[in-house]
Amino acid sequence: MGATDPETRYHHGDLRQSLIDAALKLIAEKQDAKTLSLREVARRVGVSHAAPYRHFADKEALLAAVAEEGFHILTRHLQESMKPLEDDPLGQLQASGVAYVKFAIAHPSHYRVMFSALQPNNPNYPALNAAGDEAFAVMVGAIAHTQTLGLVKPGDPRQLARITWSLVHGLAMLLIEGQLPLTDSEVVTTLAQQAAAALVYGLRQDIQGN
Amino acid sequence: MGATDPETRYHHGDLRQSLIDAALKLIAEKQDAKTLSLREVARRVGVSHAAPYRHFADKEALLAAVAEEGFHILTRHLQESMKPLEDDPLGQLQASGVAYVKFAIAHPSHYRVMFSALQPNNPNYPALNAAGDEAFAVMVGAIAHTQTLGLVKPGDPRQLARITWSLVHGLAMLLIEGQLPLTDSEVVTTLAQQAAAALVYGLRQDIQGN
DNA sequence: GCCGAATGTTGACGTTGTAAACATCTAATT
DNA sequence: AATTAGATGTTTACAACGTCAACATTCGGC
Repeated sequence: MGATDPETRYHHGDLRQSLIDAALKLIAEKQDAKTLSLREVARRVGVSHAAPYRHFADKEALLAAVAEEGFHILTRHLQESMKPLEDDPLGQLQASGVAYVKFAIAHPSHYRVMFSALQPNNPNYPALNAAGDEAFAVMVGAIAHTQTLGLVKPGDPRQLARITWSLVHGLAMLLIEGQLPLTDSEVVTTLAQQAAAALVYGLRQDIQGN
Repeated sequence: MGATDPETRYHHGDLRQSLIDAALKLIAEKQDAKTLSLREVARRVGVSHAAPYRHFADKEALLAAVAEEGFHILTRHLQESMKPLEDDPLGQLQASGVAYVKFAIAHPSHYRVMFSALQPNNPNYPALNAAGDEAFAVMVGAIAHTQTLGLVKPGDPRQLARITWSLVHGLAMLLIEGQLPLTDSEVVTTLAQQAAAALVYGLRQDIQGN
């Protein structure tokens, strides 16, 4: 029947994306990604408990899709944070670090799914891996840029990016897990800026050690 | 009956610790902490599936005990890494960072339970929180020590410790999650040393910014 | 208009976490 | 040494879950 009401149609129309959205909302409502129930997601969307299996091989595949979407959003945030500072590469590097942490704090559940719900480099999810690489590439590019201007010591930019990533990722994780006091957003920004500044100074090329 | 064979006794004798050990082994065998089944732990220990409830309120409480044990081990590792460098506080700081990452790599499953299996600061697990604080205190102490000698810029040592912790925690997480290439242990140590060195330089007090 | 493929539903199975009722052992008091 | 209360372990039961197989409905191309 041609009823336009999506609630009563046999075919949903865009079930795949609806499942991803519902999963994300449910994870955000509870604080926990691992207690997410596939049946509850289906219920929320108004579909039978087995319907998701037409779009995802299993529960993990749905989480992978959620994570992939998160990496795309993160990439966009990083890029936008760097835009207004195109004449200040070191500032760009620091700004992207702050933007990274801010993304994690703004979307903690999404961030958790991205990093602690499933192990990476899983060949079953090439799109997820590509999305993660894409975000990482933004950092590598920012560092490489500072290097060409002699602002940061030479060396494989990916190696330096790994260190940078470790710092912001660790900060983000500890913050959203509540291991660090997260009072107001100003304090967080300050902490992120301090951390980024410390690392940027440590990576300068005019220092003697290493 | 007084049979000395622990296998056939009605009372296990030390079931609580046996459950913790078995849980840890099972988590290590699979790579996954969240697929751990309480019933499987009980099976492994040779006890009925409801027996664990005499020692732990629920599955989460068992994981909390596993995590607590991990923090005690981590604290010991950190302290021992610093011992041979008592006349070199900056070296101690760097060494403890490397030791931190090495612990995580040596016991990835344990580390995962410690940080991503349950949310911290949960008042239900005061012993777990205390164990975490204990490990954090080692870092704070190391930083405070460098500050009293004027090797690191002044300021709340806990704030600087948070930044340091973020770096090592992020590095550890990315390494054990496979997000960073973990070829051999030398490469890892080098990366950890570079990261620690960069941060230590960034935290020096003779730099101008921040 | 027909028909195969895509999409959704129903029912089933084994596993899990957890509670309740029951059984057995340990230890302290007498 | 016998009793007995509490600690510890077992059995049974239930609802929820992930997933599969069989079936129903709808869509798109011929």
